Formats: sequence, C-alpha cells, structure tokens
Amino acid sequence: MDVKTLCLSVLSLGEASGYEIRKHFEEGAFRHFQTATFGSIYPALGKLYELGQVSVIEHEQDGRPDKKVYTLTESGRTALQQALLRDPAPDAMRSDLLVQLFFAHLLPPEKVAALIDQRIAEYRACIEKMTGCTKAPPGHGFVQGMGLAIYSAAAIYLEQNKAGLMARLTADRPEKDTAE
Amino acid sequence: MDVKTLCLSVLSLGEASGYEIRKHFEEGAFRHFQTATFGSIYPALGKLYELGQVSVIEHEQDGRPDKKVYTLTESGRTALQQALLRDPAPDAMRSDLLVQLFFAHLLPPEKVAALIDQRIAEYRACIEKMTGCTKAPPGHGFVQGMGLAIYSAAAIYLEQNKAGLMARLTADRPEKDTAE
DNA sequence: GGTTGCATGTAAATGGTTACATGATTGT
DNA sequence: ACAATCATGTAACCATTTACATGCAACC
Repeated sequence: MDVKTLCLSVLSLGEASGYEIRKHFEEGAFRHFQTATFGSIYPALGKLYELGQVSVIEHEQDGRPDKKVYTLTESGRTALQQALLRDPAPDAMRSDLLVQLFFAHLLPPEKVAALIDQRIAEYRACIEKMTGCTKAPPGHGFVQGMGLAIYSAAAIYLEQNKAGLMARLTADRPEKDTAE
Repeated sequence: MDVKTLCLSVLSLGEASGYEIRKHFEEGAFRHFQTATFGSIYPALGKLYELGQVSVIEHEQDGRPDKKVYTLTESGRTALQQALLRDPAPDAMRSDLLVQLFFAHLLPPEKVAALIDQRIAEYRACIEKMTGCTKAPPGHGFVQGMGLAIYSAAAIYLEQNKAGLMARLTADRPEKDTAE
C-alpha cells in the first residue's frame, strides 16, 4: 500500500494539508500500522493532484508558506475504494527489540532488564493514549480495539515473563557480587 | 537493523549458506519480526566477507553452484555483540488489512467478513506452526512466547469482535434481499 | 534564548525488492 | 510433465528516509 493510497485514506476522513496528514501517521489513528513522512507525503500529494484524485485550495498565511488544503475528488474516492478491494499485502512487523531479546544471552542482564522495562512503559503509555477516541464508522473502533488487544497482550507477556527470563539468564553465571 | 547485522545474527546460531539464512526469515524463528530476501542477503554476505566478519568454505556440488558455507569470525562475533547493544529502532508494524478494516464501511460486508476469516485462519496456522520448537538459549523461548501471545490475542480479538462489527456494518442498510 | 509547532518542498543517498540468468534433482 | 527445492548472484528499478532550505510565532 503506497503513500498515495495512504493519503487518499486520510483525506477520506476530511480535507487536510500535507502537514496534517503526517500527523495521522505520527500521532493519529494510523500510527500503529502504517508509516509515512513528509518526504513521501508531499510528492504523493503532487502526483494525486496530477491524476485529478485530489483538489487543492491554497490558504494564504502570514509568515508561513501558503497552506495547501487537499480534498478528495470523486475520482479520488473511487480510486480509494478500488485500492481497498485489492488483496492486502501480508502484515509485516519489524522489531529490533525482539532480535536483541532473542540473543539475550549475549547481552548484559541489566541491559536486558532495561530493554524490557522500557518497552513495557512504552506499551503502557501507548495503551493509555489510545483509550477513548472518536470512532464513528464501525471500522475505526474495531481497528483501535485490535491495537489495544495486541499492545495489552504484549505488555502483559513482558510483565509476566521478565522475571523468568532474568532467572534463566543469571542461573549459569555465578552471582556477580561474589565471583568477580 | 540492516541485513548485514541480521546475517551475523543468524550465523551466530551456526554456520550457514545464504540460501539457508533466507529460510530463517521465510520460515524460521525470525520470520515474525524481520525480513530479508536473496537480493539483500547475498550482497550483505559479500560485504561481511570483505570486512572479515565471516569466513567461507566452498563445498563443491554436482549440478548446482558451489555451496558457500559462511561462519562467523571473532571479529564478526564482536560486531554482532556491539550491534545488539545499540538502541533498538522503534518497532514498526505495517498492515494493509487494518487499513481495509478501518474503512470497513467502504467495503462490501461480505468482503469484510472474508478478510477477517482469512486472517483468523492465518493466525491460527501460524500459532500451530510456532508451538514446539528448539529453544536452548533463554531468549529464543522468550521471543517465541511473545510472538505466540501476540498472535493469540489478535486471533481471539478477531474471533470475538467480528460479529459485532458485521452487525454495525449492516445495521443502517436495509437487508440486501428485500431492498434491492 | 532555546525548543516546539506550524508549513512546504527538493535532492541526494540509502536500501531493498523484483526480475533475470542458470540448471540439476526430487517429488507429485 | 510440472512444480518445488536446492543454489548463487547481478542489475535495474523503486520507494523511502534523511538532510537541507526557509522562517515566523508561541511557549517555557
């Protein structure tokens, strides 16, 4: 799913500027399962305009560059619907943390504990931010609930299994205090 | 985490050829949280060899190209350890399915149901394949358990909330049979 | 006085995927 | 027969990230 389609998706929620679109991927509802940054959003909007799938109104502003507010055209709405019908690419998760934990035995135990604690905190913060949001179309709430379910499961797993991992990591080695 | 580091990671589990390394990302323990394909693995192994982080033994073979079996050198092992100590990039999840479900109201309800059912089946198949595996170093089992926890939570969420979503999607529209 | 937020955009560099090229053997 | 598995590698192509370029206003 390319950035063009992603922009169409966000614009289907209402008109927006490139800057505002980015926020959906940075802080908004899309941040958990899609990524897009300025460098890809602005060119994508340009192409969508050439394709006639969005229209633009420029609002002049004082010290800043004009704000370009994009709106879906009928053609754009159709393009979005067609894109949504295509077979979805398989989900892809990329986690450096899990690589590190996979090789926990190659890291200092304190480092492992710190990594896990930090990630738990991140999940918890994320969960709190997510609870309670606008969710008018049924899909919005459904997807948010899914995110919540996954993050909660991840946080709980880390909380419940951290001690066990740490015990196994330090089991073979003599305690640092005495045997150094 | 680039493919070079990923190759070092796999090789730390034992010597392997490029072809065998790929399997770790396609079917093996890494497939849930990292991706790498031939086009990136072979060049990465070449670079690692130039850097002296892996050594190679070529095994001649009958009709096929020589099999090049790579082994970590001391320098490679050190490089891996250092890479594992670096701050992990934040996890990134990319899911086209969740975009589709976010806009469920723009899709035919049957399509939505099919997408969810298919994904449940995929999760269940994945979970079955995962259960029971070698997990000598503690990290291996920990990471696998985390994957299992997440996939289970996702599958259960979809199973438990599918009906609710479908009901909300068809609530407003009159039943197709009568009102078409 | 420094950081954050607003606001757009380009260009270079990175990195990876996809497709191609080759080809025997084994299983269905 | 046909597909899959084994086995390596290159090159064109693609997309995205990162850095650059610019600059005011508001907040701390």
